[in-house]
Amino acid sequence: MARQSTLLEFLNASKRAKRAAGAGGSSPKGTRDTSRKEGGENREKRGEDRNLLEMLLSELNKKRVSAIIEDKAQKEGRDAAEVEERKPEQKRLEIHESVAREVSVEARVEGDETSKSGVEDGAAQDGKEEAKPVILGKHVFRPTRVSDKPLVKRPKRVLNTRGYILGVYYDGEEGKAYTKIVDENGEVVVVYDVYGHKPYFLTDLPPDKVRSIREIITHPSFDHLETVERMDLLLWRKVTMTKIVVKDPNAVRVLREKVPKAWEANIKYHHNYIYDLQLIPGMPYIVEAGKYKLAYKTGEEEAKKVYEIFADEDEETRRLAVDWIPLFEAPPPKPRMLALDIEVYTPFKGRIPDSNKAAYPVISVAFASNDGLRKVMILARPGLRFGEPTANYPADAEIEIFDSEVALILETIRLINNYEVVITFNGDNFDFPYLHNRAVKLGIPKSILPFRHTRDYISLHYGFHVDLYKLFSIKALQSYAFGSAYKEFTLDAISEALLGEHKIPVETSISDLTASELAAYNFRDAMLTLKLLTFNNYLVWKLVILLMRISKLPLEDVTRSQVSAWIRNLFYWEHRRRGLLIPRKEDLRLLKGEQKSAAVIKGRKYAGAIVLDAPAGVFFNVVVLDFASLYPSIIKKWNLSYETVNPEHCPGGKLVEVPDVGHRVCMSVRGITAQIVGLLRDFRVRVYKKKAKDKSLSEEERHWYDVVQAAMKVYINASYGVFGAENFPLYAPSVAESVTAIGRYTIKQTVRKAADLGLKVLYGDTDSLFLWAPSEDKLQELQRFVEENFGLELEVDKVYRFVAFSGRKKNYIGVYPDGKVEVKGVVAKKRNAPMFLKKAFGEVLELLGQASTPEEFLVVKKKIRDKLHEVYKRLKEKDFMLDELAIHMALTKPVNEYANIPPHVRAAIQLMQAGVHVMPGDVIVFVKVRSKDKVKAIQLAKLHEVDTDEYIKTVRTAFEQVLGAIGMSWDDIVGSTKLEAFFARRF
DNA sequence: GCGGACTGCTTACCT
DNA sequence: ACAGGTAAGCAGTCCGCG
Repeated sequence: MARQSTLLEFLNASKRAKRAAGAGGSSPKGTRDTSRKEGGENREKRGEDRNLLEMLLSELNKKRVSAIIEDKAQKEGRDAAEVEERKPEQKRLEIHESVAREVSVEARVEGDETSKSGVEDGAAQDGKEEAKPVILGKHVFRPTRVSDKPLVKRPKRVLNTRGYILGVYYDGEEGKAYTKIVDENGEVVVVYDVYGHKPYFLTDLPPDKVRSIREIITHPSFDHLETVERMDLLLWRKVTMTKIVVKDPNAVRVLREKVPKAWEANIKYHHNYIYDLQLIPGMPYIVEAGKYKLAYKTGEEEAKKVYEIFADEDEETRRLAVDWIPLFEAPPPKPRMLALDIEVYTPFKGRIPDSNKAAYPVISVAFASNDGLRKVMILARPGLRFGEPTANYPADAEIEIFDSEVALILETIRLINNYEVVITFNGDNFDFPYLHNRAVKLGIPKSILPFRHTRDYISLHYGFHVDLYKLFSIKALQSYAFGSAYKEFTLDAISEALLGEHKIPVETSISDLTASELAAYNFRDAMLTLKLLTFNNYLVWKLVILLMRISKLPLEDVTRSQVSAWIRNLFYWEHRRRGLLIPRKEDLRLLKGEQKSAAVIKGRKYAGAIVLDAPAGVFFNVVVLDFASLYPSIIKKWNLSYETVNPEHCPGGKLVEVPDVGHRVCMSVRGITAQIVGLLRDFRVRVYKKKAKDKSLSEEERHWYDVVQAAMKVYINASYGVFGAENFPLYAPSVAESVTAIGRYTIKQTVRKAADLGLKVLYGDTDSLFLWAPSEDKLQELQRFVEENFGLELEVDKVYRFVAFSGRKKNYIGVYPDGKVEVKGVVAKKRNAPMFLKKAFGEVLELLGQASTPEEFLVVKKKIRDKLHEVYKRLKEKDFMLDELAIHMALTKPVNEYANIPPHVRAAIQLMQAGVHVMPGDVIVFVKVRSKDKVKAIQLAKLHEVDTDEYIKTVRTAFEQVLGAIGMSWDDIVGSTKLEAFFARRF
């Protein structure tokens, strides 16, 4: 069969054809808009860049040919065999009827040189090279020119607008803070500060003392001094502070060292701006003459309702509750969003190209947007073939072939500039730096690039950049918002868990794919990236907006920082609102650092929760009770806050002592963290969990309220932990250990009461109690006891038909009345367990679910015995595939940083020696073999090397966790095998 | 020199 | 860089025994 022609060969042929027809390039117009005003940039430099760019574009327009491929065959219902037969170079070109005018060009197909007719001339008459698509086999090519749309786009600077504040930044050149807003037309605009706000920090030195510090007042950035009053919660009194105002945020870092004590000197300037203006990122605003007004008003009815719901709270808390309503009620913005993903050529298999060097071409860029753009742009290069479109081929996407990498990147820039929100997966560390560095390398002037590099991430001049890798890596989101559905932070794992979709598997290197495979692969990634932010009616986007509103952090910050940064910002903002001095970390450490409990685990700072001993055996009719959000409720009920625990001064003098650890808590004034955590908790329980289920609301509204309660949950669940985290600026060990101590006290007292009532407590962990066949009235009495004595809710969390306990803590199997099985902590369920084990375990669980009475257990036990028998036999006979035996384990750090060399690291070393690149986060897949290393990376192993005995040991430990519970033992099973074998031999 | 007891490191889980 | 508690596998060491 004839050799398939490559893309480049085809493109060159087209060019020759075009030249023959005299359709030359015209002068570019695409640069007209590049001179948009931008604060304070060097004009001359820009002029040079513009000339450079014009030359570049003019050159490109002369040379450039691009094309579109479409899945024409599919549309026309041709079968695969015919497609196979229609090799491009043997086939004729046709006009694509849906786009082009009805012009037959059959004549000019064979032999490109001769093939010219009126089509191109028609285009020339328009003064434009309009797209003239031609079909080539399955693909349609469309020669086009570099478009006229502006390459450089900067947000318009305005003083009056309406829209959502999504960003707050500092412009170093102009020395001003500015907000970035998606306005009501869906365009990004910026509003520069008109308040004359300047960076500052505080000191307790009086102004005259500060004036005597020459280094401060002679500093070029020094502006002036002010005297301000703040409430110091640590001392519980008003303090007079000197505000040292400067012209440049960097000066704060220098000058804070020149005073003995500095306050509020470790706050990023753009955050400080948010606090002082009391801005709420994510909310709609009206801006008039540069001044901000919230564009959402709570209805009187709604305000009244909430005020009544919080009737048991003090007046201040009730007002705060009403103030918070808009955060949860204002509708979210719906900007246009573009997801993009790039693919880069690399001659090295299995290695990610270095984005700093950007040494190899960008070979493909895929786009998917929420306004319907579906596009892949592919670079034609020597040897690149179309191949046949596979099952994954993106039939609905426009596929454009470029013969110039510069043109491809310019088009990418244009598209990035056309959207308000640009979504990537790992764009901060790969796609954007690669595009940037590659563009520079190819001579594209820096000034036209859309990327704005900040210290921590890559932003955009025009729109906002959301890097989903960063977003989904936020631990609190992973566990509290997505229920730990995904365990690895890869596009594939996250998509699988949340969308039920996968990346397209690639056997070889990306660089070896045909154009249609590359298009499919690349496009799928872009599509998954878009979907992750927009699936389920924009669930994740709505969540992000709510997280912004609660934390008061801008979009690009909130999607890139962990929960402690959100909570910190929320507290700082509330401090500023109330005129409170934000405490210094060292003062907190000094006053709140006292720890009275010892951790069970070495290396931890204080004692945590209690886990009751678990029995071994099967128990029917088990009711699981749990304390509704125990720790946040404790924080609220016990008024725990950094200023109320072991206070210097307790106005009102009402102190209570924390059991076990003996810290004293001031109850006569409201603790700030107790109030905020309590309010979020109560809002969630009393208002939004209910609204999320309210059938009188529309589905759209319920969806929104469900996201509202989920966002609150993230904050609530993380609220205790941050006070025990050393890096949290409000770190207060005495607060953290008070929470857990009260938790231990509460559960202990409840267990005691249960025993008094004659209830049988089987097990309990932190905030849960497993009761064996409790009577309804005693159960209610226990709940009443908890409510009356601790002010906490003890809820029925779940009811099991039976629970099989293995005798180990955090390890049991519960079976619901409907036969659904829930497995906790059992090794066979863990991520690293080999597949054959998981499968066998799943089958055993299914059998277990069949038992609904103790009698039925006898039957089930027999079945389980047979099943395990079979597994044992198959292992002995090595009747498994290698990958069924594979153990998966993640590297948490670079291989050379391990003190011990555990098996998975040994396997990783083997891979490195074989030339495979391994990084932290990589999951190493290995099998146990009979060799010196005892393990082998699966890529290097053979089935016959497998160490059967080791696997039998694994199976034994795994199943003993179940067998023990149901009165069986592994030895019985293996024993009977031996017995059987014994008899088999004899008779 | 061998093997069991022990400690520490590591991962994955539970709440 | 939100917390502590539990299980399990394995590396390495100590110590008693012969």
